[in-house]
Amino acid sequence: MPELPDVEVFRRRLDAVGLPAEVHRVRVLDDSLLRDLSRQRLAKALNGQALTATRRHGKHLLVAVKGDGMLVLHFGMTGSLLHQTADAERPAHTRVELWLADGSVLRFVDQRKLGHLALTDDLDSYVAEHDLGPDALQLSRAELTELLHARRGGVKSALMDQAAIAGIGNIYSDEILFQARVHPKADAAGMDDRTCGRVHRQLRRVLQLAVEREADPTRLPRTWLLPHREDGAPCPRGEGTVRKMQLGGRGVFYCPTCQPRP
DNA sequence: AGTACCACCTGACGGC
DNA sequence: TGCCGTCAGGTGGTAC
Repeated sequence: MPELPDVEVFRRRLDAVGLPAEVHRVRVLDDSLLRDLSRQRLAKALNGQALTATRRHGKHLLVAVKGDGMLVLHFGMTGSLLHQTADAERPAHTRVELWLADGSVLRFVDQRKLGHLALTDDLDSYVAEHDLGPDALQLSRAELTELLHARRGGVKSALMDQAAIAGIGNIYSDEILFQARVHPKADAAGMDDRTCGRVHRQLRRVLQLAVEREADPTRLPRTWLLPHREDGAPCPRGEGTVRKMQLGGRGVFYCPTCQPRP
């Protein structure tokens, strides 16, 4: 699930709790998301402390903790963040809970346990340590063009490379390229300025609209590729047929008619 | 530098 | 019904 739009939805959900919000107690139901962070360190960092502000960089959500430091949430493939009342039933696969002073609870749910939690001092050092590129929505057209021209290899790989651009994954890279009518394997460096401009425009449009619709696939336009990710499905533009190919072991969907090989 | 492949996890689905 | 392979919106390590 979680690419930039999903994580932005989680961020807004956390903001809507009403910050600052005091953490009454941390409850870890499954250690595996903590990785090298101990329960004790997490509890010490959060118990009795207030969450004061949220930031998002790419697919990472960072929450400032009063005093110092930030809590980092990464959602892997199946992670999500919920804010629930005390009497709400705990969803399956809930891994960590932050019980707040007002009696409500933030729940980190992650079926496949590929997400993780971490602590860091500040956003900039976290971004540097983890070699993350600029956030996808912060990139200007000129910056994106320069970045694409500096790469060897295909444009989809470039869009998905978190060290180049942070926030775009398999689903939304397919959508951006479908909307921009660019073949996923088009040579990034060989794309002319007009084409790069189209990718930039669609990158912003796709991600922003997805955020507006709360990254809910059922609320996204039927004309998008996203609801038609099936080999042989009719292209939602009406002409071609959606095809599936492999790239680095992942399924890539595109329309050969709309997105011809250059 | 880019790409392929495996590993980390769990669950859903289709075929037999 | 049960078993098995495959696949899933991510990422890190490794090898070419």
